[in-house]
Amino acid sequence: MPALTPGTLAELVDGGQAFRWQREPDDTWLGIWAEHVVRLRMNSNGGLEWSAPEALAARVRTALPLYLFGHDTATAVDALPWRSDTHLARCLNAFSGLTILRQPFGETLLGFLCSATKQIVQIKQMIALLAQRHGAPLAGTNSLHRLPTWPELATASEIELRACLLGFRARYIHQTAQFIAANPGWLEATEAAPYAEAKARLMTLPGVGAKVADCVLLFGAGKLEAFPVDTWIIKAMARRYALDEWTPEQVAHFGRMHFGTFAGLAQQYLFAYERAYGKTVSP
DNA sequence: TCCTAACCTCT
DNA sequence: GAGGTTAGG
Repeated sequence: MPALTPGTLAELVDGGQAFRWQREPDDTWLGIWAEHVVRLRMNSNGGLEWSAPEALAARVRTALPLYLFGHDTATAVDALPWRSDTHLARCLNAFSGLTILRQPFGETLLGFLCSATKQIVQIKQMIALLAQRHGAPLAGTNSLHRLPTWPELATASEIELRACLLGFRARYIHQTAQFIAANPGWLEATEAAPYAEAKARLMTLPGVGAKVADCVLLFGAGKLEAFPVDTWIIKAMARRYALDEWTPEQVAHFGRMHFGTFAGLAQQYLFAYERAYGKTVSP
């Protein structure tokens, strides 16, 4: 697996793409997706080492490379306009090796339905409670749980969901779970659909606007053309591309035009750079 | 089109 | 007191 710096590894698993990774006291990362549990560590050569509970190790061995490095990032990065865009080149250099995770679709939808007006730590707390209270325990672990599937979520009341600190998001998740339960195959067909159609389908769900839909498709369906526009990207594009006063919709259009087929990958680098270095820079 | 409320925890 | 948004007036 590719060499990463500890900082880029942290950005990859805990930079807002996924919400089920935690840094352990020994500086390893413990992560859960679907029924997989893994511990990641950087060795002294900058290589990535992993371990998993014995009962899960065989499946993790196959699933981990697809989850972390399922995209041909080198090809995608080379296709970005870094030769003519000095800010993009700076971001690519600062987070070399950063990529887009390939997460389970349903879990990604759940995570980003929790994300509205929340910071990463708070989203992780909601997701942890949903797993602990509504997800099945994972064999061979010390009381770790998988996330509930959408059919499982459909059996929870809105009151129970609200108890997981979801606030107004509880209603969105409850209604989405009811819809998915009533429409078998809808989620799978949405994941398989082309980008524009998949986005339109997702946006019919309560609590899913353009930004959430783009995050779900980028991080949970491998659609690298999706270009989510959140407050960080609004700030980054205003500062670095002089797009002050542009609406999110206009910024999204610019992003797709300027960065092209792999706009979502560019977005992740811009996002990481702005979070790391943009806080104290004058506008 | 624009503005506000929706919830609840942590800063 | 506002936080990586959405829906409805």
